[in-house]
Amino acid sequence: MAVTGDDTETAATGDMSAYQLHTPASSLPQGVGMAHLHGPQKPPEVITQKRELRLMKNREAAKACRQRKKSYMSCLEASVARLEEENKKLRARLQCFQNTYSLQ
DNA sequence: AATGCCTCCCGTCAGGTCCA
DNA sequence: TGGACCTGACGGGAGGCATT
Repeated sequence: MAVTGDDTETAATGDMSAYQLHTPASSLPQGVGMAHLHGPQKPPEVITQKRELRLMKNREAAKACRQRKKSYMSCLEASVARLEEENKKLRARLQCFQNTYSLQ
């Protein structure tokens, strides 16, 4: 399992926070932005807090999801390698049998 | 050094699934 | 049925490498 654990903070995190994390409510954030159209009015700071919490959770979920996928792919690749090796051995063995019995 | 291409990683969005 | 969670898709930044 050669999973590189380099999930440290990178430059991207800082960039994105400046770019989209503080998007004004007028830019229609998913779900939360529309919610106040139907329900009781909530102060903007509550909406922003909710949005930021949701983004943070989703950020972590995405990280975990990618890590799981990476591990899964590694396992899959290991299986492929093992099966290819096994196949090679079986073919060699078959060839050996064929040689043995065709000579008689 | 400048440029283009590729790969990796990230954050976000949208849509699906699950569960109380 | 609404909220929480999961994940594919998308766009963008960063680093490495070859070419000019």
